[in-house]
Amino acid sequence: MLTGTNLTYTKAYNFRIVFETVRLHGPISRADVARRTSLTAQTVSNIVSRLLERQFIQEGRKLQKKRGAPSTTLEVNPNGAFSVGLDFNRDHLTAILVDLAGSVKTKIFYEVDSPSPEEAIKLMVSTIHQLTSNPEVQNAHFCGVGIGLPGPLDINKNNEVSNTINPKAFPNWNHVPFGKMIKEHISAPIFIENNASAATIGERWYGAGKNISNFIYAFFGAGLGGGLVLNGNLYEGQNQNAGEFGYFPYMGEISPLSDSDQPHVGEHFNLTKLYEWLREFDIIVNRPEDLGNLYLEKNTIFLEWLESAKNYLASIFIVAHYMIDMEVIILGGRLPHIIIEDIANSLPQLMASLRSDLKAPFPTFKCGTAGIDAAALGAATLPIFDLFAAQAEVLIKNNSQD
Amino acid sequence: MLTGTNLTYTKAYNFRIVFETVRLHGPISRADVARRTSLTAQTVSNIVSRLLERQFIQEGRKLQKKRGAPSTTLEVNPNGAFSVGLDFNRDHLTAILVDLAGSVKTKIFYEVDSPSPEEAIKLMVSTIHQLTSNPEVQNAHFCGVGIGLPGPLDINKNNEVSNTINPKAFPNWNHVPFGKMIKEHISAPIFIENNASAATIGERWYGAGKNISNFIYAFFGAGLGGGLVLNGNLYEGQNQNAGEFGYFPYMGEISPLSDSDQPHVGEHFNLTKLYEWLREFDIIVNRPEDLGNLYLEKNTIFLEWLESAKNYLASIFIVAHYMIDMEVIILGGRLPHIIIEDIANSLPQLMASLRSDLKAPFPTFKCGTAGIDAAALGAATLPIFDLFAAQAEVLIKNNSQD
DNA sequence: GAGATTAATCAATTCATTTGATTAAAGCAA
DNA sequence: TTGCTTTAATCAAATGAATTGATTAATCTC
Repeated sequence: MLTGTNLTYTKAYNFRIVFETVRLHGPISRADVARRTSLTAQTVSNIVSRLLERQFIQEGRKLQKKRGAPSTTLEVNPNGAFSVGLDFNRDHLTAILVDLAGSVKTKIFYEVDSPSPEEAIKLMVSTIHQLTSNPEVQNAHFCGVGIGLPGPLDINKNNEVSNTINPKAFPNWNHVPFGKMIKEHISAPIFIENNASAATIGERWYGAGKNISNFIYAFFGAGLGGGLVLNGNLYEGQNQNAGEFGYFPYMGEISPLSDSDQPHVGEHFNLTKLYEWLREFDIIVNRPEDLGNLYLEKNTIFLEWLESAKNYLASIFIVAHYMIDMEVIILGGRLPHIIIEDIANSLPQLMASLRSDLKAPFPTFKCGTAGIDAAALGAATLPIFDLFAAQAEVLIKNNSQD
Repeated sequence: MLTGTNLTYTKAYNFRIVFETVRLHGPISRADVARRTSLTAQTVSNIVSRLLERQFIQEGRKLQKKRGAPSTTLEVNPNGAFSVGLDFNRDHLTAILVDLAGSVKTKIFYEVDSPSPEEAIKLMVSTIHQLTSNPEVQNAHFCGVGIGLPGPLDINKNNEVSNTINPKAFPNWNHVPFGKMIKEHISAPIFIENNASAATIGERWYGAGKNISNFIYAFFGAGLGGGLVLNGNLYEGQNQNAGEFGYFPYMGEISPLSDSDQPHVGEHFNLTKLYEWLREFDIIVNRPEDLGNLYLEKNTIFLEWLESAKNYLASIFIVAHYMIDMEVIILGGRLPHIIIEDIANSLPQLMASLRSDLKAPFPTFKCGTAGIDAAALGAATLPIFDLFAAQAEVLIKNNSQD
C-alpha cells in the first residue's frame, strides 16, 4: 500500500499524460502539449517520438498561428491499436472490435439462451478469433479483450465468476474460474468486469464523460446498474459493489413490478419484469426497441411506468448528490435513446421540485454516447484504459510484483 | 488537470511515504521501511537522515532480530512539530494545540453566542497566539492552523464563508472573506473546512481510520454531517457537498422533530430541535452530556428518539453501502460516547434485518477515537495532513502555480 | 530585408534513485 | 576462541529521467 516511486514510474506516467493530451485535445502541436502538461518542450518531444515510433499517434498537417514557425499537429492514430469487447448476458452476446480512436470496426451479435460457462466460453473464443483475424489488426498492437458480465454474476479478484442472485437465468454459474478458462485459449490480456462498470469506463474514455472527472453513470441493462467515476478513475469500492443504485430501498411508493421480500428500486427497471407487467395489459413486447415504439405511440400504460421510473431515479440521484456531489449524471444502456433522452430532460425539473433549498447546484444530465452497445464498447475500452490511462497508480510501485 | 511529473515530485512523495511508514508502523528500522515501501535501503537511509535533521522523527533503542547487526528503530518525534485546531460553532469555540503524534497538549474552551465574523476572528486570533506562545512550540516546526466551521456555513474555494442555511444562528455571515481576514493576523498556513470534513481527516490520520483507505464518517454535530475517505483521501465532491447524509430524504416515517417544507433525516439529529422536543415532555436538557444522563437513566422518551435515530441511520448506511461500498463506518462527534457506542453496536443487526440477501458484506462499525473534540482535533490535523500525507497529488505538477 | 516570434531538436547538465562495494555488529557452529 | 553467515547501514559510482541552454528553421511584421 504505502509504496514509493522512482524515475521509471515517472516516465510511464508522462507517456500516458502526453498520449491522453493528444487524444483529448488533438490535433495539437508538441508545443501546446508542453504548455498543457507543464512538461518541457524537450520532454514532450522525446515522448512524442516514442509514441510515433509505436504508431499510437500520427502527425497531421502543419498549423500556423499568428507568428513564428508553424507547428506540426499530432493526433491519435486510429489504426495504431485494436481491442475487443464482449457484452455477455443470458439472452445475447455482443462482440465488437474497436480501434484506438474508439470507433467500432466490426460488430457481431448472437442470441443465446442462458448458456453454461463452457458453451459461453466456446462462443466467446471463436468470436474473438473471428474479430482479430483481420490483417490490419494482426499488424497493429492488440491491447486485449474486455468482457462485461451482467449484475447477477459476481466477479472476484481472481476472475472467478459466481451467480449470486439469479440461479434460473444462469444455471451452473457457480465458482467458475472464468478468467483462467478464457486464458487457456487467448494469449492477449483479458479484463473481466461487471457490464455497468465496463460501460462506465467506456463513457469515461470515449463517451459523454471524456472530460469529466466526477460523474455517476446509470446503466439500464437487465435491471438498473451503475458506476462511479471519482477523480477521473472508476471507483468500485471494497467489494466491487459501489454504484449499485438498483439495490436502494424505495423512498416512496413501492413499484407494482416488485415481488421480492426486500423491495428495491432496481425491480422497477428489470426489463423481464416490465415485459411481464405490460403483458397483463395485453401489451406484448420482447425487446428494448419495442419499448421505443410504445413511447412513440404514447402508450398510457408504458408512460405510467416511465413516470414512476423518473420519480424513482429522482430520489436516487438526490441521495447520490448528497453522497457524492458529482458534476454530471450520465444515462445509458439498453433502453432506446429517445426514452433515455426524455428521462434526461425531465429529471432536472423533477429533482428541483423535490429539493429547492440546495447547498450546492445539482449535477447536469447527459445521455451516454455509446447507445445500445455501451457495455460492449465499455468492455473493449478496458484493455485500452489499462494501457493508456494516466491513473496515479501508474506512478507507484507495485508491492505484489516486486 | 493533465499534468506531468519529474524527479522533484518523486522526492517529495517518497519523503512522505517514509514518514507515514514510520508513523504507522514505528518503532521500525530503516531496513523494514525499505522492505515495506519497496524503496532501496540507500534511498530510505537518505530520506531518514533528512527526516532526522528536521526532527520529525527520532531514533529509538536498538532492536535485535534473529541474526545480523541489530537495527536502530525509528519513531515519530512528537515534539518535532505542532499544529492548532479550532472548532467554531454558534455556541462554542474549542481550540487545541496538538503535537506531531496527535496528542492534545493544550485545550481552551469558550462559550459564545452567535458571534459576528469580526468578534469570532478576534477571539480566534488571540486564542491562536495564546496557544503558540509556548517556547517548546516556538522552537519546533509549526504546521499551521486548521479551522472547522459548522454545516450551515459554506466555504468556497477562496475561503470565503457564507451562511447558506441558518440566518438566525449566524447573522451577518454572508460572503465573509474569512480566510483573508484571518491571514491578516496569522502568518502560518491557514486551512478552513467544514467541521465534519475536518473530523473525518482527523480520524483518518490519528483515529479509528488510521489504517483504513475506504470509510465513511458520520459526524453528530449540530445536526448530522459526514465525510468520505476514498482511496485514502478525503473526497469532498464537486461543491464540497459529498457526505452530507443529513440532507437525505426520509426513507420511511418522518421524524416528529421535522418542521421544514422539504423534510430530511438530518432534522432528527439536530440537537437544538431535540432539546425543544424533549422540553415538550418536560425534560430539560441543554448540553450533549445531559443526553448521556438520560440514556443512563433509561429515559423512555429519549430512548424512543434513539430508536428512531438508529432506524434512520440504518437506511442511510444501506444506501451508502450500495453507493460507496466502504470497508468501515466510523461514528463520532458531540454525542456522548456511550450513546455512540450503543448505536455502533445496534446497527449491524438492524441493517441485516433490512437487507439479508446481500451481494457484498456490510461494512463494520467503529467509534471515533477523538471523542467530543473530534472537530477540533480534525481541524488541527488539516495542516499536518497537508504537510505529511502521501497523497498522489504530491506527485503531479500544479498547473496553477507554474 | 532585418528583426521578432515561435516550433522543434541537439547537447549538456542536473539530481533522485539505483546498483555495487564496504564496514560493522551480532549469532551460529565447530 | 575462531571463522562463517546473516543483517543493517552507509559510502561511492552509475543510471536514467527531466531540465536547462544553445541552435536551427520557418513564418510574420514592419
